[in-house]
Amino acid sequence: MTTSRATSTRYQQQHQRAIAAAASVFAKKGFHGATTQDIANEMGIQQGSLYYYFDSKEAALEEVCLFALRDYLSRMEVLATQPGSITNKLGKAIQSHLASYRTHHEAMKVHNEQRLYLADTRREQLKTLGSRYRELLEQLFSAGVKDGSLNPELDCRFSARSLIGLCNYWGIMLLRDPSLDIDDIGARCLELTLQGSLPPRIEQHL
Amino acid sequence: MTTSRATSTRYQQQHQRAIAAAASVFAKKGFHGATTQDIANEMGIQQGSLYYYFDSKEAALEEVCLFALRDYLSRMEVLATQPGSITNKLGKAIQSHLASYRTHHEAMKVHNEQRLYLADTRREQLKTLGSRYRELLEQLFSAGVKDGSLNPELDCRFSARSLIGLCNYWGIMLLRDPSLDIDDIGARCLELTLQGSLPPRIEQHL
DNA sequence: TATAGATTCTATAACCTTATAGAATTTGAA
DNA sequence: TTCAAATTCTATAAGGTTATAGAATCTATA
Repeated sequence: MTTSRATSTRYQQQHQRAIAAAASVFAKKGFHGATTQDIANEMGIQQGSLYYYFDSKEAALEEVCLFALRDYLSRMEVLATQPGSITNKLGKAIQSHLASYRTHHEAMKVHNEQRLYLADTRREQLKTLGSRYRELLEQLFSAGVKDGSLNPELDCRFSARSLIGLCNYWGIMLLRDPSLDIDDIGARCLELTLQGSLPPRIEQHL
Repeated sequence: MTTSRATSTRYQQQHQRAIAAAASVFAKKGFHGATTQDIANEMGIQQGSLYYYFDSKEAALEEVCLFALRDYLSRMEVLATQPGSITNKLGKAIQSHLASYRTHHEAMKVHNEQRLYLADTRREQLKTLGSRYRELLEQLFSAGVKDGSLNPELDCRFSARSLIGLCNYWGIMLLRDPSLDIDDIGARCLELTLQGSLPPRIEQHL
């Protein structure tokens, strides 16, 4: 049995390390501000050796973004099919979104802030995954409107996007300030999304 | 009467053009992705001539950010002292925040996305202005809690930051997609901030 | 109009970056 | 152990970038 580059465990492990190193460096310095030397240093290899794992610096950025987005989307795909009330699912979606920032990687931040530096041809897959995520979240809101648990006047497209914007904002804050409590932030995001800021409703829907 | 570099109209005009050109280029390519050549091209001067207006590329970034933030903050300072209900003021604050994105410049985007590439010493003034803005917005929420028009349980610090995150998200969208209607987005942001997504309250506070 | 000062240009020093080629080394199966 | 493939290294081509110096040009006033 042969171990080709494609199936080698060593290759795959190092490839993952390369992605993580790139994510870390891109998150700190930005795509253009980071050098392949920085990434290699982070991995503990020589600059030239990096090209055994990436075709180019831009390919590295694409892989980092894809890595983040695949994980982020797969959590949502699972969530969407699970039973439960809409408000409950929205809470889980928020927690999951924030967890993506805390657990794995700086890759989420890189995806958010650097993906537009990719050439259009390289962004196609990212666009597909991103659209899919927004669609699933929008469907969650739509379902809530349909079953009466959310405001019938709601613009679900706007709501879904706003929630994404809100979670990305707090996700970045979580990265910058490790003292923030992820569950606390998640709970507040949910409350804001559902309740807004006005005094509580007479009949509580929570 | 002498016209020194400091008082020359020509200098001030070109200086403003330089800031605008830098804002445009930084917004498109990012700080590290943009070159001083790009900025000079945008202005229609030679690359070397740019240094008559900026001490360094980094100084240009600082000026762009300051330009954006000063305008953004001054609108808020005016708003805060004006009379009116809290919900009304919040609406105006949102409109003003979004208008900052539409009217002047890509400078807001640059401030949001690129300011962290500045050395700490260069960011001090920006930090001060940013803190002041957050403080004013937070005070708006606090006043609403105090006068009973907002939920007494509200975490005003969280609310103010969330609203900033929301407006920045939609501000970027406004830049990217000129077909979006700024007043419409503003109204929806206000409704989301006040009402959330649950069905309307029995007693309307709007 | 002559001229001092303001503005812009040209040319370049000094450096940094990406990506590649080919050599050296390591690894694992026979 | 041997050797072919996989992995890593070294060295470098080719090009790009910031910032500066000093010359050239423009402008407004005396």
